[in-house]
Amino acid sequence: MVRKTKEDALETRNTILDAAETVFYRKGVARTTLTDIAEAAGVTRGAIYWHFANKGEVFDAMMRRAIDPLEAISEADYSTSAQPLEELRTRILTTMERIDSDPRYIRVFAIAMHKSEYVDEMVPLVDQCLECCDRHLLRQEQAIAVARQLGHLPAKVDPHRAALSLSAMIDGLIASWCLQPEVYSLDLAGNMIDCFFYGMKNGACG
Amino acid sequence: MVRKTKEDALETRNTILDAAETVFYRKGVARTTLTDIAEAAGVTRGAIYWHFANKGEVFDAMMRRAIDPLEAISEADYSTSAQPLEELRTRILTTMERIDSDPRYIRVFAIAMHKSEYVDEMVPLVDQCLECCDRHLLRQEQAIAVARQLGHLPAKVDPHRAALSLSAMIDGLIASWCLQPEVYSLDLAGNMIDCFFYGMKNGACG
DNA sequence: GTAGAAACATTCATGGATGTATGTAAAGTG
DNA sequence: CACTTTACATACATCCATGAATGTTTCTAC
Repeated sequence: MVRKTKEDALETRNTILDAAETVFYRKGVARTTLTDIAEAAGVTRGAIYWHFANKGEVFDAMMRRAIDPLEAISEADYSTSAQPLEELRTRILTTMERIDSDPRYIRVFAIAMHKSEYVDEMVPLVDQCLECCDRHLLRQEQAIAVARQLGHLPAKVDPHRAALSLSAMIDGLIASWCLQPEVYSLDLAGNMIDCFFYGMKNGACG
Repeated sequence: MVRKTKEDALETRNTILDAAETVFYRKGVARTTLTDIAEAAGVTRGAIYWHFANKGEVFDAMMRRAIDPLEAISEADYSTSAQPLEELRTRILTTMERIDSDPRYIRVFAIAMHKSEYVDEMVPLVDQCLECCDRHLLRQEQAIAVARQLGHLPAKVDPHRAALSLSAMIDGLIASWCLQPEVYSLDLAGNMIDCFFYGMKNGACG
């Protein structure tokens, strides 16, 4: 059945991406064939090839659709912040709350982190997802640097190293979260960050 | 050229696993064909099919060869330890030093974490690798519980939750480490753990 | 109301990966 | 010294995913 209007076509496109999400999550990206996605979406491979050049582009579009709206939250400038660490903590937890609120995010992150292989043409695609985390978490360095200047942190703290640690912590938490959504919670994330910040403030870091 | 003795055959087997490591790391598990591995090893697919039933078994054997010797380090019983936290810290860092000492470990961990898809028949295989980390890091719960009993930690610390956090931290660190070996260092790992322990001791956790 | 383009469906040709079956040389066994 | 088994190499048949080519329907523009 041929969809005619622009809106109908866009709906078909979204249906295909929805199907890609569920099938990628179930079978992994590599083992998923365009036939699988087509069947799950209730269309033929022809429809997919009309909207996308190949599986890579389907993956890319699926990622972008999920990640782009998440990007906005991570926009921040801590240079004039009075309480940079508190603000950073809030912002991290807000982002994670957002992820938690929509199962779609867990699925997409799980696909990116555990159900796709970081090689060849997938590298730039997964990188986009990782860069999102990266950009968000690189602000940490700024926040920590500002906090140090304000005297909220001891001088010996190295913002770059501290941000790397924090970044790895969050990455690990999200990765574990995606594997076992029922085990990890937002509450735990807050605790981890608090512990780390407390240690930093009292000179256990750097 | 046919290898005759048992030792020769074992050498061939190891050559195949060596080749699998490098090719898996370069192309990812899914895109790697047995022909690729055979060419890299300087044998034919026939040799591989003699030693292994399929690609999955090659992957499994490669993992076991790398992980099994690592398992020994993580054996520990903290129930009678006088300084469980210090011992735990030392043991974690020793394991990571071991990983750091041999590039093979970085490669294998990178394959397991970033160059393979956690689906279908790969699930039990990768699980073996993850369970290794898990077993090692589940001892953390015991160590933390003992430390609490000894009064080294406040009573409000929940050993299970604390171990989950620590586990996620280490996982994230190793994952980041595998992606960017030049950025992350053992030194940083020690710092992270110190920060977390310091926060825990002073009631920022739980 | 007719031509063209959009939005798909269907069909076809191709390659390449897998598993198996068979061939073969050397080593072990009695 | 026969023969059997090990440890591979070579050859073959099958399947299946891809991409392109072509067919079909509906809307849109003039």
